[in-house]
Amino acid sequence: MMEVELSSAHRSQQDMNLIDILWRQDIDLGAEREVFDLSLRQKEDELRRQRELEEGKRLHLLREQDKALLEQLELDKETGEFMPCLLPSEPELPNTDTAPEGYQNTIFSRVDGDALSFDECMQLLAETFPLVETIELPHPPPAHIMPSPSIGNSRPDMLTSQQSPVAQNPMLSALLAPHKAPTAVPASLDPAPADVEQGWMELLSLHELQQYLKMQVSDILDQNGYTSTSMPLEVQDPNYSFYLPELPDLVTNIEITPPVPLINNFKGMVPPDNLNQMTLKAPELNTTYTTDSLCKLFYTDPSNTKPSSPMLSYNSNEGYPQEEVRHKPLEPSEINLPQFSLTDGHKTATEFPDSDSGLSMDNVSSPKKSHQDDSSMGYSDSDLEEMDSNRSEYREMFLLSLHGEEQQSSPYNTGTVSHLPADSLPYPKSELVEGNGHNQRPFTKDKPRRRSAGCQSRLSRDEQRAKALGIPFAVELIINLPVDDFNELMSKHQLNEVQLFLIRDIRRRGKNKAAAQNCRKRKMESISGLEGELEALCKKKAHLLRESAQRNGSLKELKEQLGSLYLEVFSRLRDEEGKPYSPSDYSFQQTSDGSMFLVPRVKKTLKGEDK
DNA sequence: AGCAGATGTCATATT
DNA sequence: CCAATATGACATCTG
Repeated sequence: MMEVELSSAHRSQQDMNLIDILWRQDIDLGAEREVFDLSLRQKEDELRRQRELEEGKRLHLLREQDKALLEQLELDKETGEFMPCLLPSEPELPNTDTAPEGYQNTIFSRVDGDALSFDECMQLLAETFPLVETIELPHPPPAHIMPSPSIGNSRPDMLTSQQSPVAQNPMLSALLAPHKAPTAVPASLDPAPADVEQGWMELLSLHELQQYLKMQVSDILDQNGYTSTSMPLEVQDPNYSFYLPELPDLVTNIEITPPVPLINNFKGMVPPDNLNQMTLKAPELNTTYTTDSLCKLFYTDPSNTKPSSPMLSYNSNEGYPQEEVRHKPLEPSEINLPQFSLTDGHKTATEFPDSDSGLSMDNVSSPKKSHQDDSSMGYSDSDLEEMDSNRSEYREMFLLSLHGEEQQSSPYNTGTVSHLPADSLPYPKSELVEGNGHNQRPFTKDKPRRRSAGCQSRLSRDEQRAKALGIPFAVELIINLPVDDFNELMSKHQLNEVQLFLIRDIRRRGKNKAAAQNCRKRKMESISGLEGELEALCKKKAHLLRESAQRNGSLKELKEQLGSLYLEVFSRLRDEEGKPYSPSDYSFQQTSDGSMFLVPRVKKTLKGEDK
């Protein structure tokens, strides 16, 4: 089977290598080299192991209880609840906690099959994901991230991965297994792996979808009561197998993984300690978790539906999560592939350049390394960079999602949401944003993506998302179709809620994008118009000023002429005695009838004084 | 590293 | 009142 059983030594070596590689990747995260120092890591690992052992003992009883309880439970397809069942108890697998390498904990207890259904499930998994390599934690958590014994911190969300109840939720199912719907996945869908991956990344980045997933998961958890379990993954790890038995039943519908992304998100959110624990405890299932798990999550193959191992191979805090995330997107590409090429983990990794997820194992082990490898495979530097950026983007995205889960999940957990028609679906973005101040920019997460998107001129993010969900319409069509035609189109095709939601979101965003472009265009036109107007007015002003100056000049000239004429007239006037009148003593006055009189100024002044 | 412009998206106002 | 559109604000990307 997919047993990821690698010799502990082998794993440790791999882990170390991975860690080393990852370190480079995470440098930008602020991680210091010391953190990755081999000796330090070894010491840390030892400490971690000890802690784990201690913890394992402490939790052993608790696990036992849980196991017993879970073993008794069977997922009811209809209700989505876990019902008591008579499944044979499965032997407890060796506790991986004791694994030599703390981060190797990922190797998990093996579920050898308790219930037949479980066996079948495992078989299917094996077939589907021949797999593979253990998902080894990339590297031991940095000292500062050392796992904390605290169990209480465990996040309920994490459980979801194991519980695959997600299938119950239509939304999740749809999202997870879009390809199932004939209409959903156009034959043309087999985009290059990179495209698909990006599409998935974009899709995952969708705040709304994330919210849905969150809600779904939380709902499921609530229903199952698992969420309530505050147990850390570690505790559960050993028992994960127990959860599995149920999977077979769910197979047709279920994708356990949905939580994965969410889980990944925890990276950022969850205290390093918890993360470590999580990674450590991941059940074997995880083996495929990387790409495969994601694929499963999103692309449930009817035939294969094997629940991907819920493995949350929570790869360490370091870069792995990102990588895993990246893998997810890749998986979709596989969908197109007739057969899941998962059989060969390496192969898959190679096939999907982006699949550098930590899980992908050896070659994938280190992001950077994988990148290089990928590059060798024909990927340009830009592509590689893109990948990196995507990774970081994912990280951010997941962080956000985490926030969302933690803080926002509750509001949407109503559970009814999932059942709401696409139309009625709340716009999580805005609402969530409001609800969660920090989440405020769900899309900010996306934005980082843009970088990558920018690099890839091929498809827009919405196009990628649409492709990822197997939406059989062109984005342009979705956006530009008249309302009536659009509604008609939607009604003609059977689309699941997630698809409808995405389509409407794409349409909304597309419309708004166009509106924004028009608005800016108009604004620019307005500005340019105003600028032209301003220029004309300036010209007019200058012209008027020139005219004014000219007229002033003319007026001045006329005044001068008039003055000289006035003086000339005075000079020709003579009084009775033949003496000339002085202009200073007399002035001309004209009457209404046009006749002119010579008025003495003195007299005039005197008159004024009299007044 | 910092800046300015372009762009996408959201929230809200307007039509 | 609702849906579509317009727009301001914000964040990010890009050169």
